[in-house]
Amino acid sequence: MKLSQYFMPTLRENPADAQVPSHRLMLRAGMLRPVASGVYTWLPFGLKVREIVAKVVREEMDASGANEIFMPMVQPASLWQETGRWDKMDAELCRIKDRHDNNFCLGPTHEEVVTDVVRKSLSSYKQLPVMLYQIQSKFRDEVRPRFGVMRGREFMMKDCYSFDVDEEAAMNSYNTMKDAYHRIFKRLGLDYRVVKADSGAIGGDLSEEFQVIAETGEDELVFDKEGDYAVNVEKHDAETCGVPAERLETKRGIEVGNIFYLGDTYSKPMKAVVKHSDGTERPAIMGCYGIGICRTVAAAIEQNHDENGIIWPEEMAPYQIGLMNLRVSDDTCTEIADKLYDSFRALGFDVLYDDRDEPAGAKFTSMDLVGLPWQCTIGPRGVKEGKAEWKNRKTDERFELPIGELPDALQAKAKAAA
RNA sequence: CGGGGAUUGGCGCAGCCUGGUAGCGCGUCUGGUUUGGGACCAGAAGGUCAGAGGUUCGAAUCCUCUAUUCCCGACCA
Repeated sequence: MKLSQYFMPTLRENPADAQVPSHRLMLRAGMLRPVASGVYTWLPFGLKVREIVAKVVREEMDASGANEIFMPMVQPASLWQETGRWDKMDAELCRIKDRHDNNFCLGPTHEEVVTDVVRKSLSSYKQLPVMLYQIQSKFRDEVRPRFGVMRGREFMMKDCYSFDVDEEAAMNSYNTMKDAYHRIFKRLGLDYRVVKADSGAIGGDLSEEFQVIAETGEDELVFDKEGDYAVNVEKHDAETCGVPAERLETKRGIEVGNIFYLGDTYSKPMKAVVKHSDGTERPAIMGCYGIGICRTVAAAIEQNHDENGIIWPEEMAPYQIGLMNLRVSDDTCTEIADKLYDSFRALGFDVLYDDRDEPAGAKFTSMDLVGLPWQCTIGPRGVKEGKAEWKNRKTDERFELPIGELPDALQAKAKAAA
């Protein structure tokens, strides 16, 4: 992508309203613009990152045997009355009326809708298991939206629901999802922990959270440095955890994913039942599994940034290479940079090409801000010697290579792709 | 929902206490000089000071209400 043709309005100064790093940097890097409290427009650069997260999530969901569907954001009150949540939930559930004065809500989650879909096509235990997921907008009228997209009111979420014949099968689905979640967050290159959690308003009795470690996290976690023990600090009990105090560590985390074993909390009241081999009719046993797509993007920035800007983990980087032509008015520089742009792309890389007629300093500063893993600089100084200058954003390692040659790390990638 | 801030050109801010022609930096536009970490010179455009009401000869400034927004807490995925 040529920067001269890209709508990526970067900000030189910090917006006054943005306090946490991810919010600040997403605004400054031209990823995001506020529309209302907790409601945002995603600009091309931000959207591209979000799509990468969604793609990884989608691939791992599909690989786990889940099927993608797409449910409506607008949902009839009648379904929510079946489970009692229409009355139980407070103002967080945004209720609306249509022209006929019928009650609807904006979906804060989709248990009711998905259970309704499944029950209508379900009759025999032989049809199970069923696992359905979607990637879609949710609306929760938060008491206090904050930290940009970390706690927005409208946000993109992957939500998956499993229906099984009995508890044992449901636990299988649960564990399948848990494995998928591990693969997702590993692929995204994030430092995270899995912690036991309360299942809250969703119901059910087993639940774990995937928490990305970051100083600005809303949750405080206690975990064993050497073992698996990890809980939210509210649930931590030093007496019963069985881990010596010196091995325990406390860090803050951002909840990016959660998995719930639901049992028949929804299937029973909504009569999502199947006939078993013994002739009895019993509710399907459910689980639900969420990943906050927007929040994952923000969490990645919280975890990976410095005073100059974002530092994207390899896998999440919207472009692997940021190419800079320092002297657009110099025909040789421009010719070389144009050629490199084409050849990098031909090798399978996504390239952000700063071809604007701007001072060199502006280019360096904004390239650091947007945080692409590799920067390749073409300027009169290097061109004289046939060299391009490379910089690794994360390590700040800088070196020169003959024009057209790739750093080892990228060369390996190009080969792997070919 | 309780508490505390904020609201003045696109962005960041000053002016308010002590009422008297709305300012600065950045950005934008024009022209020129430049060109390796947001360069320099000259010129220009752009604001009914969040809204409504009140006090006053006169309100960005004082008073009241409203809206929006941010932060802390409670709550929450």
